Amino acid sequence: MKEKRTARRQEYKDRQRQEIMDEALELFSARGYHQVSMQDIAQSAEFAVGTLYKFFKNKEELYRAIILDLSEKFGSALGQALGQGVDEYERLISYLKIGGEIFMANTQAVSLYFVETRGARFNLRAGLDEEVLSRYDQILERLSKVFAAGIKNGIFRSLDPDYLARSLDSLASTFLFAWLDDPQKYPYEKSLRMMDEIFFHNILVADYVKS
Amino acid sequence: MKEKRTARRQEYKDRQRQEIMDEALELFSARGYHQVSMQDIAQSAEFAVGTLYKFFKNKEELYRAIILDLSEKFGSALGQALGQGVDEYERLISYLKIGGEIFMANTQAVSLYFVETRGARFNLRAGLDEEVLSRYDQILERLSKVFAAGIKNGIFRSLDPDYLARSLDSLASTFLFAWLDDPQKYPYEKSLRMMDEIFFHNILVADYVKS
Amino acid sequence: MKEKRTARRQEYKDRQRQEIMDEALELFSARGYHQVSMQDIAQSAEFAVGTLYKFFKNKEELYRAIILDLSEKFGSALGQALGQGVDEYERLISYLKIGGEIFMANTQAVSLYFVETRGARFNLRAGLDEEVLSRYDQILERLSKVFAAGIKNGIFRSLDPDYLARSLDSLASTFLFAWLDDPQKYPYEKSLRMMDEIFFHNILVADYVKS
Amino acid sequence: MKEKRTARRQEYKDRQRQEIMDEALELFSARGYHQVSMQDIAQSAEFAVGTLYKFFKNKEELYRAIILDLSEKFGSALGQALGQGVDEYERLISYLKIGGEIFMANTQAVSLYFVETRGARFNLRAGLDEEVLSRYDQILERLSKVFAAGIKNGIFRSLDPDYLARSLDSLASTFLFAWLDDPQKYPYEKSLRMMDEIFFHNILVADYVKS
DNA sequence: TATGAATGAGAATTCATTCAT
DNA sequence: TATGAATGAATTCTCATTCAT
Repeated sequence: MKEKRTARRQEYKDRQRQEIMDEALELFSARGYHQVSMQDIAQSAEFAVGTLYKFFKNKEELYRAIILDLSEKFGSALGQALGQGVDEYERLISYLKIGGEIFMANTQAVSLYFVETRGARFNLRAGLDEEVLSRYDQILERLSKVFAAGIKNGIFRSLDPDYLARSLDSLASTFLFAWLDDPQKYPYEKSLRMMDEIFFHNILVADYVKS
Repeated sequence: MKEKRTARRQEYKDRQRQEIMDEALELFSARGYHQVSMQDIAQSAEFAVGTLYKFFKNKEELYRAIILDLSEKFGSALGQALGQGVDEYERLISYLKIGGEIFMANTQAVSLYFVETRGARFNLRAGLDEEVLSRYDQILERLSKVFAAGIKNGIFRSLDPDYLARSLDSLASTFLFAWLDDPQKYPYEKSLRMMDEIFFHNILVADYVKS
Repeated sequence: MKEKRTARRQEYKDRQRQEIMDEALELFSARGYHQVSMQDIAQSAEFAVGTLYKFFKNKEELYRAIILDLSEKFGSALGQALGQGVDEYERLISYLKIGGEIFMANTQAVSLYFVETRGARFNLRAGLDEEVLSRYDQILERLSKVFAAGIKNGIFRSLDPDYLARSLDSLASTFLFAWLDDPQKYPYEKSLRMMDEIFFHNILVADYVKS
Repeated sequence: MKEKRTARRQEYKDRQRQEIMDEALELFSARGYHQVSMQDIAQSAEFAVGTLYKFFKNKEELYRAIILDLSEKFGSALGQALGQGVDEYERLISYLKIGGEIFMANTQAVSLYFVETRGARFNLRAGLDEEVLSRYDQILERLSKVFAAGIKNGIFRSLDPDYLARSLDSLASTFLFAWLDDPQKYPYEKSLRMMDEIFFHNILVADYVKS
């Protein structure tokens, strides 16, 4: 019984923690890390500043938690996506589709995430992102393995899988940002078709038959 | 004679201005805009703080000047690169080669610049970068035109040139950042070869003969 | 009960606000606006600098609040004074007496206030004082009306009431400043007598009988 | 001959000094002491900043020099005015007329001067003005003596001459500032007439015959 | 002698963090 | 346990003053 109460309390705390992170994410992605004060976050989340510090050691930690959370969510979703499909090509297509959906459904979160995974690699708050970066590298790793498998299974041309992984990911995010800039001009369905033409058309072996 | 003196003084001032910008660039790209104080810059550049304000109205202006300077340098170098070569394929190769050289010779500068052209598009200091972004868009525009010309001249397959431009640029910078992370593993010559395999192999018409 | 707490807290805040203003008034009137830093005020009031900014948006606002406060206090006291007495002469005497008392009890405050109402009219921080000046003009207006009434009632000679108002006010403050300079030499009782001789002796109609 | 050259040089320097002071006066009275930088003055006067420091030890000194200069000019003009007229009444009228003329011809200068002689007595840059104040006191002293003489000569009622002096001066400046505020409403000729009515009508003995 | 570039102390203001209630 | 008032270090920017040319 005591346990149950503790569990309920824990759950309650988790919800509070999440609320803070959600509110902070909104503010950070709208205005940037330095343009958002702890007061701002406290106000938005309807907590006292002091309470924020009960959940997060400091501002940096809160930021890190958000980014980590995002990278986990995105990472696992993309990981799962890579498991779906009868062959490697379909898995990659699933990756592109689900990745696109996540991206387009979480544009604000995603912008923060991308600032960290791309830009941050060499700039802002270096060190904060070790973990985030490694998670991103894991995704690339998994992508890479799919390409390797595809090559082994004879449906992809024999090219360095790591390069293939980076290429595909790079194209996808480029087109998604283009969509972010101008959704009319760069609808993601078209981007998917273009990736087929530009990338897969060349990577798939000649006699591959799309299902 | 008076003129000569004024000219010499101007030159001296320009050199000072450049020194400040160089030092600031180093600091900004190492630690990020907000983590660098004007005191820091002054100290590094061996000037008094007040002197910085003789050259730049405020910190933002100094930052902007640096970014603008970079975008001009890179923009014009890449623009020129695109003019070199007997056909469109060669022009793009020239673009990739010269772009790579600039990137690798100015890694710190390039990181700042890329944070602006990529990351900044959806977040930090929006407005500051209008000019930088438009310059980046110009480059894409020019790339795009080269593809269009190549298609017209029958050496490229008929695909949307805008997508082709974004794809190529995306691949190039992805591989360059990979090089930045691990130069041993991702030497740029290999990246160039990979782009040939992954991208051009598919884009060039079958009977194109490389010179 | 919640209300009571809020009320008490509000009261506490008001007291703090007043403390800051009192301390700042002391410093401003002793050394002048620009010679007093926010640090100085914080130190004197035994608060942290940040706390000052909880109560006043910035230094200017703090200054303005002080001046406005003074002008309200003085204005209403003088206004009330003008309501006391059976006829217009007595009202003016009440004005002079109460005005003198306020002045002598708040010399430091008064000096700041006068710098604003006199000096400020043509120079410093124009615009800040709109409100203060209009309040001063209101007092002159009311004085003027008392003179007009006295003329109508036949106890004052028929002279321009506006000039009379300005004259009386001018004499009173001149003598009060003389007192400030040398209280021994210019006791205010003597000044009151002198104003009777120099001013009222001439303004009152011949057959007026002082009560 | 050497002397002549020295004299000429001295004259030249004096002229430069005066130019600086003129320009500074303009700026100070337009914007106030703290809102004018030495750079501003140097630019307006078309000298280098360093040159200003050849003539004045520091900013404060320059300001002091200007005020002193004004107080000398005004003081001597008023002093002279007090010497003109066949009797004491006429001398005072001359004082009022010439004082008014100076005031109205030098409004910008006069505002600075008045801030110093009136307000400054208890506020801004106390200590700076010792000399200015003593000069102002001298004028009051001389005015006072004129009243004393008038009393002795039987043309003024026997009242404390010091109070009379302060009263007259107070009325005059009050009306002049009223004119500054609204020249249409408070033309100085009317003010002179009012001073006759309000002040002299009462001070002059009954059988005094105006010439 | 005049210049004006360079200096750096000093001021206003912000905001992450603490801690008494 | 949650609060939010209070703190004060840190930051940006200005401007009086100096001094090498």
